[in-house]
Amino acid sequence: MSSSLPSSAGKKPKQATLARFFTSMKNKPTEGTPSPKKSSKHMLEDRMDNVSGEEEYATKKLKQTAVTHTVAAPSSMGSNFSSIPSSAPSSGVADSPQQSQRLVGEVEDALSSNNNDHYSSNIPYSEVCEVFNKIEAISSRLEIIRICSDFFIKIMKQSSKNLIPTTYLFINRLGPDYEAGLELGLGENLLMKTISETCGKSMSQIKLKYKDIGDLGEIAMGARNVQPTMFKPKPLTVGEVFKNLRAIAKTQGKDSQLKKMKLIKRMLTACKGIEAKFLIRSLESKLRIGLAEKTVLISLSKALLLHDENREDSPDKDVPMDVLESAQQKIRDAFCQVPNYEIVINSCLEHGIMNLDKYCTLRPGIPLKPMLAKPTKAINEVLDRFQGETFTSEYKYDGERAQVHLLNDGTMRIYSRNGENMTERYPEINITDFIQDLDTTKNLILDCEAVAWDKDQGKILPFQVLSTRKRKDVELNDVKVKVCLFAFDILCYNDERLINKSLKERREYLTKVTKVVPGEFQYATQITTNNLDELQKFLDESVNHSCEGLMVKMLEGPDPIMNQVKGQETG
DNA sequence: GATGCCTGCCC
DNA sequence: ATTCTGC
DNA sequence: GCAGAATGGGCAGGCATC
Repeated sequence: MSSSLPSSAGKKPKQATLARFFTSMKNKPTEGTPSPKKSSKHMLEDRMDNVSGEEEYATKKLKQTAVTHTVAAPSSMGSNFSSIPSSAPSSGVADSPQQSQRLVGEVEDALSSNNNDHYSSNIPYSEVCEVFNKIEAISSRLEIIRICSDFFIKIMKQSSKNLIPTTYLFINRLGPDYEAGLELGLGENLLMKTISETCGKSMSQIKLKYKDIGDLGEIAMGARNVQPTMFKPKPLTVGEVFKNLRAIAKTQGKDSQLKKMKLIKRMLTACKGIEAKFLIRSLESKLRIGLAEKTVLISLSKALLLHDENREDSPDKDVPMDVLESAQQKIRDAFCQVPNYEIVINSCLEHGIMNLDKYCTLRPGIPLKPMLAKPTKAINEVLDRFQGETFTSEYKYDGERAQVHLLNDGTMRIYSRNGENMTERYPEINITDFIQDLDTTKNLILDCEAVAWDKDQGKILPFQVLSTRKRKDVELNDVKVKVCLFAFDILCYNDERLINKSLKERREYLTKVTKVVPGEFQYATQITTNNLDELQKFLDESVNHSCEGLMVKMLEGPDPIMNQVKGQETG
């Protein structure tokens, strides 16, 4: 697999992540979610910009098909996250399609009734910060996992209620990705202003330091230590910090920035030492300690498993490796299908981690984690990867991922790649227009790409055009850029879970239960071949049709692999 | 009401 | 999305 | 080579300000 072309391209796969929110059916006021953001200015930037610019240019010049190949693990599918190659014991748990969802329902009710009580925790915030501080200095992921799970076990011993707010602090989020209204709405500027006022330093001093050090958390910590405090407020607790963060997120409207600053100042004043550092970093949504969702999830599974064991009888019973691995797999699978820590954790606590697959399963109304592809350099690499397997290729459309849900009550929701509820962005879409038989179709989940569509010319428009669409309070009249959905998968139909079926079967379902409406709802163009020339031709064709390349997927088999072959830009 | 900084979220 | 890093 | 974490470019929209 020589990939040849792009001279400079060194790409490595990585992957990203997660997902974010979904909106709960009941609407709640509020807004988005927190997330990582852009960052600051650092020295690295210049260099990188240049490099990438060069690469792009080179690629264009070469005009060839550069291929990137990617393998993706389907996230929603059973093995989504990292499936360890062979060694996995995979005791496949049979998943019964219908499981008792009662539990989940209960949890959801509890959630929406919400408030606070179940977010309370008396764990000192300083203990969490101590753990963060330790983790920041460690690069070994196994070691990080050990530290996290030890800490989780420790706080569970006091009360298992501590686990949820603590987990959210660890992943630096305020709630499920799909819950709207949880963005902090804070940036480095507002934080600098707050720090400057709290610590009695001038804005320009702070800015200078920031340029120098590049970490507001560090600055806040340093500044506070210098500042003589008249008296110490009482120490912060995890519950308090978490509730305050949510309060900040829910503050909006006129003078909201002042109100947010007030809330921050109060906490900052109560901070001691490293607490200030991590509080500020949390507010920036840049924890930067080399710990993120995947690692927390693994740590949680270990902690919950050990906690379980301890309850039973002997405290320090050793858990066999294969048990641990299968627990991790269960929790990952559950989380892919129901990306909500409260639901997953509470299910574990109530029924045990090994029974998760009976209680935490996908359902219309909750966005599952999407299957992601990994980029590949060359078609050859894809062929190698799939050698011996039957695979199929589809156009990779240049749009926005759209997970379309039809619920029992007839309502529709559209979720983004990160689980954000985008329904109101597409008022012109009515999924029922594309369903073959409305009498027999009660609910379903489709996986599609929403692409900007030129109705007059009947062709695809670039992503950039799609991104100019209005995003909030969109009325039918506001829609100037039309959208066509290109469906490529179905994950659930009438409560039947399809994610463990083969793609071949899922495609059969898809074409059976939906119908094409040209310019509004179409299927992704596909081909099934392992002939290199045909593939190359298909790739060229996709680029000529304004697509970005190909998605290559395994057609059968339980452990789907997906690759993406990148085409080259059309002028 | 217009302008501009800032943030969040898509790729 | 791409780039970087540790294992 | 892989999985996980961190970071980039471009857009609409919120809030502060004039």
